[in-house]
Amino acid sequence: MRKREGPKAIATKARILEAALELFRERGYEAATMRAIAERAGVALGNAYYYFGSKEHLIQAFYDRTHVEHVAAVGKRLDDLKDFKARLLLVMRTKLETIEPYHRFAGLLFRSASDPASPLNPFSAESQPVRREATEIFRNVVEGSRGRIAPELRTELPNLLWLYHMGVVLFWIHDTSKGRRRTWRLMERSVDLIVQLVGLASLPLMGPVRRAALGLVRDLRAA
Amino acid sequence: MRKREGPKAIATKARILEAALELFRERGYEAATMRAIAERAGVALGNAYYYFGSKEHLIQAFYDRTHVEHVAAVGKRLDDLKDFKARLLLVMRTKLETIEPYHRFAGLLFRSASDPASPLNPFSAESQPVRREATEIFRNVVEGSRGRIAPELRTELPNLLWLYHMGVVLFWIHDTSKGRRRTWRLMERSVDLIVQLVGLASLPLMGPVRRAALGLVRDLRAA
DNA sequence: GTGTGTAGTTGAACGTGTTCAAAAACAGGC
DNA sequence: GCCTGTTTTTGAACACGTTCAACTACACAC
Repeated sequence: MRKREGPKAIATKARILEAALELFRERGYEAATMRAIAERAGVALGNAYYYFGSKEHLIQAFYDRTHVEHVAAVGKRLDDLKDFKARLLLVMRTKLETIEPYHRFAGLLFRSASDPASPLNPFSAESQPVRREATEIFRNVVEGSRGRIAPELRTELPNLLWLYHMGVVLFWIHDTSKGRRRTWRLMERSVDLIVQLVGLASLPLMGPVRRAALGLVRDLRAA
Repeated sequence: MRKREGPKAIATKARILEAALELFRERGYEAATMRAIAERAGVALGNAYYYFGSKEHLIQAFYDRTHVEHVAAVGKRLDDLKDFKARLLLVMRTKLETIEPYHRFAGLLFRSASDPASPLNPFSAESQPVRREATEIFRNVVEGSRGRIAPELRTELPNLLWLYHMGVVLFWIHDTSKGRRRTWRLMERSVDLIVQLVGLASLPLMGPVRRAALGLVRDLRAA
């Protein structure tokens, strides 16, 4: 009960994960029971737990998956854009497109996502790797942007954008409008606002406020 | 199966709720099973469901309870303060003090709180009454404040403050530091920042940004 | 008092996620 | 080919939240 790395093990694990993601997509989270997942994977119930400590670990895997898809979908398209707003818009749009197929399932994702005890919680230790990687995209967005952005801001902004993007996803989950129109609208308007605010915050006059805000954010992150 | 209002019914319902809140406080949410709650209330398992449609409805009751306690704790103390910052600080401090005894239990509160399908979700229709009432406190905070606050801001600010306060509570839930020090620190710093921002946003120069921000917020609320 | 309908209560039963002791499959030395 | 230890797999069992058909207590008409 240590290894889980033999060729057979890897294959079994993959089968279970595929079965799970299929069922999540087809039926949503609740209806995709561990028994159904095991059955579709052609495996006994207990076996699923041998590879995934809990149902929530399956979600963690979903997390990883969509993140990888997101990165792939963004690909090299960022290289052509130098404008901060255009870059941020690209990343956010691509994000929404990537996760769209999983909308039915995602509700429960966030149920556990905000449980502090859950490994799925985006702030938990267990999801730090994904969080780091996800922040990486936004660091890329910021670093490739020309135009005035206060230097202190440049270091913290990626984290803020990640947080912002989590907020948009949270809204997306609740959004039942056709084609997720409301989320798109919200996203576009909020990107607009962010760009304005970043511009403002980069004015020399704003030193004190900027410092207060950044101090707060660092506090938050030290969690 | 319609009434639930006879004297006996009211007493039973109260017994169940008290038992639940006691167990939540003593053992946290998970350990307080419906069976344990029913047993402590001296009632059969099914009876608990006669009065509370689900375990989450018991949380809704907890919500109401702490809100009432919060309002009572604030009491008339707001009347003596005219400064926006002082008023906001009072309300936030009192909030943290009110909910402190329930910290162990509150984790799970927020687990369901962010499940879009849950009645407990603060954005759901079912919790609208509590939300309205909770916003009322912040409306009071704003209205009783002298000093420059842009008029358009005054109407929307209470909602924003409510949202802000939910954020602080979310942080509080995750906070395991002694005496919840980190939350207190964060709260005080963020109140400071908010006061600065409100001041800034009220400058005539900020018209466009203010409009963009307020438009966004109204979008958000139209959910 | 007896009957009748509603309010209130019961606990067995269901399906869920999860655990675990035992069985099976496998790997590698002899 | 067998033995031995480890990895992988099994399925029965557990505790949970929830449902529901049946039961009891009660109020009120007659």
